[in-house]
Amino acid sequence: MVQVILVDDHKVFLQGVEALLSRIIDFNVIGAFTNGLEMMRFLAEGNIPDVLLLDIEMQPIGGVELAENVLRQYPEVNVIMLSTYFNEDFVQELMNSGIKGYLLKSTGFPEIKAAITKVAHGGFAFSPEVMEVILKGFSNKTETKVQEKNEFGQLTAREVELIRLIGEELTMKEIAAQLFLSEHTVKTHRKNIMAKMDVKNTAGLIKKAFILGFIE
Amino acid sequence: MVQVILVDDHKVFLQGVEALLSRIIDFNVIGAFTNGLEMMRFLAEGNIPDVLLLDIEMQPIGGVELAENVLRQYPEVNVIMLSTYFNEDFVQELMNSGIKGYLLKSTGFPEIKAAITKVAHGGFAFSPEVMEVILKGFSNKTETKVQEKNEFGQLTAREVELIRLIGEELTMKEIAAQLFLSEHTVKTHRKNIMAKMDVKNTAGLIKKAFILGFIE
DNA sequence: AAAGCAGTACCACAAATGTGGTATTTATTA
DNA sequence: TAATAAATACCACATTTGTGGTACTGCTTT
Repeated sequence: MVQVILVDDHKVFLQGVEALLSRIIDFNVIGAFTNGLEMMRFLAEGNIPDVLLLDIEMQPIGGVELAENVLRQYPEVNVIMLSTYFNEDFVQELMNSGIKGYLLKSTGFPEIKAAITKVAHGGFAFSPEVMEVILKGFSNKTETKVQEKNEFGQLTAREVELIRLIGEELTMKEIAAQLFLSEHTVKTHRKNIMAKMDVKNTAGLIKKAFILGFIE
Repeated sequence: MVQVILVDDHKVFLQGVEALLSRIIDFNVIGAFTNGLEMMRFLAEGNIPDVLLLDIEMQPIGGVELAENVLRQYPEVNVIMLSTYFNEDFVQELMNSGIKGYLLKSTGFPEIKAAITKVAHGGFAFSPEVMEVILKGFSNKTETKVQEKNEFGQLTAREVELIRLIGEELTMKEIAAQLFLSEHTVKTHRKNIMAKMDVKNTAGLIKKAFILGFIE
């Protein structure tokens, strides 16, 4: 019997998947949450699942952040990330943090079912699109040891804050005023953000921020 | 017996909702598609539903475009839009095009069920957040007859094309080169886009384009 | 035939973003 | 404690974006 917990802020999605999973005799959905904090509380009460299905695009706490927290405290949990989009930079980072799967929401239910079974038994499960990138990443890493910079270093809290404000259509000047910072500082932050995200301009920044769930 | 068709490119979502709806004796899901064109083909074959549930954020054809097409050809179909986000400009426009409901995906299944029943019997169904804006819009309209400009005039095909390219991180110069246009023209387009979308800068443009499903 | 829209193109100036640096302070962690 | 990361701040210059206009053409629609 595989104990499963679901987290997704799309309530209909959550209920739909729950309904589908509940029909399967091997699975037991012990929790379904639209909110990461509630899920954390549930875990703290001793309800530890075999498999945790986490949506990436959530507010205010994104799935990635949640996954990292959960795995720090309960490394035995098998985490599968669910996402609408597919972001390359992410995969690398998530792999290191110990997740067992990354599925796109365009995936059908049978695949999700198979994925849960797989990871519950120590396996991995990635959508084909994701798998491709992982393999590509591998060969990149082994062949070219030089390029070590573009690792998408984790964004800091401050940087994420900036991203949100940029998303609110504020200019650097306005952000500086709002945060009581020098305009220079704010510009430096944005520069660093763009480097970390590997984007060329504001358009790219906002687009990626959206995909990563920093703005909504 | 209410005949229902679902369209959503999140396959799991689609299958989940389908599973939930199928359990209800009053509903008959006659079609579920991840693709708007397939759905149109299905309608053309004479499969006309009472209620059509349409996701807004789809590629390459967005739900809004689909809704307009469907309603032009089959005005008797009751269309409910589903969306992750909630966009004010949209609601006004959609209301005019004849849709019967607009629900957020954060809505629970019971509400969706109720909404389907309502619209199938000639009613309307909007999420509370949406309803609020509709009412606000009403009072705005009746009180201030002056301001008639900010109606979010429909974006043209060319404009949408530009939006996509801006989303690809291209500058105006690069876009001009790619489309064999003068840089002036491209700038004019962007200016018009920003006015129509009612945004202040690139950040706002991309954000709204994302919400409206123009870029992915 | 006149009006309106979509697409094209131009101008000039103001404001903001983007590039490529350096540097200090304060925590945190190896 | 030495090294690192995060947050702060500065400079100069190049490029792009944003504002506020005008105007011509071709195609629909009234």
